[in-house]
Amino acid sequence: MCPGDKTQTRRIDEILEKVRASGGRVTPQRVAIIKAAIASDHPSVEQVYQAVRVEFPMTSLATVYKTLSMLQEMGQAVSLGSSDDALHYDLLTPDPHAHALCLRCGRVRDLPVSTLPDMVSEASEVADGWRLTRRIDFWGLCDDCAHEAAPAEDRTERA
Amino acid sequence: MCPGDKTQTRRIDEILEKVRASGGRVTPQRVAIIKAAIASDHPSVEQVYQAVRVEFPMTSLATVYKTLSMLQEMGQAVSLGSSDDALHYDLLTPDPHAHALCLRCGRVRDLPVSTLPDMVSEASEVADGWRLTRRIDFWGLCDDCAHEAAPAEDRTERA
DNA sequence: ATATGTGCAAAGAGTTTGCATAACT
DNA sequence: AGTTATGCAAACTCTTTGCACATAT
Repeated sequence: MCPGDKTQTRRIDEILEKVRASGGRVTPQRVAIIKAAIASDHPSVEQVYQAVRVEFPMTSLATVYKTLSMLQEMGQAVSLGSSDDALHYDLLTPDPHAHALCLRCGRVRDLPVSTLPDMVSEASEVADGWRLTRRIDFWGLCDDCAHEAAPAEDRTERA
Repeated sequence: MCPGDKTQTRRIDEILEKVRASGGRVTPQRVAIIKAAIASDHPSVEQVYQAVRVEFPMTSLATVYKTLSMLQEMGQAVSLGSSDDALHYDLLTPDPHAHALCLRCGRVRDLPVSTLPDMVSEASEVADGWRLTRRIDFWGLCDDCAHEAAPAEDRTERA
């Protein structure tokens, strides 16, 4: 049992509830997809697919795409482009927040930046009428890639 | 003659110089591609292609891809994913900086946020070993889309 | 002269879609 | 029962690649 499991379970139930409330059906595939997407951190569609196939080998990739896309339209998921050319999904925290994206391996993680509202305010001042949300993507190298890439020199400045 | 033309001309020369310095050749196609990419603001590959074709109808899309990709590898261009599923390029400012990306139409623009270093520092504190660059993408709605989308209510919070 | 770049068309990767079948409510 | 979801395969979009021909240096 890992820390966060209870939060995850609650979130799964919450999503299933929203699916029902919007007239959608709760199928085993959808449950498995939602579970898998929440269990791994900002997984790509392919990663969700692979995880689901362990339990339900008959699940199709198309269904994974359709389900995640539906959740995004319901406001229960956020899709993020990544440097690995794959769509990643965040089902745990659908409201706009900060992410870190690895330029090298495509990994994505949340960034609990407490000053996020201030950052958006400051950016809005020079945005000429653009209405910025609190979704901010910070690009860089994840801990693993940072070690492999440039132990000494900081060549990420041009990344 | 528009403001910024001199800056653009200088930047074009600078890039051509770097191409030569790295053993590359300066072809009419490359000049046209670089000019077009700098003249329009964070254009997609397709937009560069269309602009180039006005002057050089024989230029191929593959060459546009190859040229922009080469410039990115040389550190003279930055590619950005966008909500329109197309690669956009920034040739004017290759060093990491802040962008604003429109969730609706895919437009991209620079954001001259003076406190960018502070933002990255703060985000780094909660990034567990990730090495963040100064490339930050702010998501929102551009001025045009902001007007069309939600004059009254702010439904961008979930975007 | 020779290495490098271009254009075309084909191949790739990721994502979406149409439709017959299956299954939730 | 009747609507909704699934799975398969085909289609689509964006991007990359191979190779013969052209061209910058």
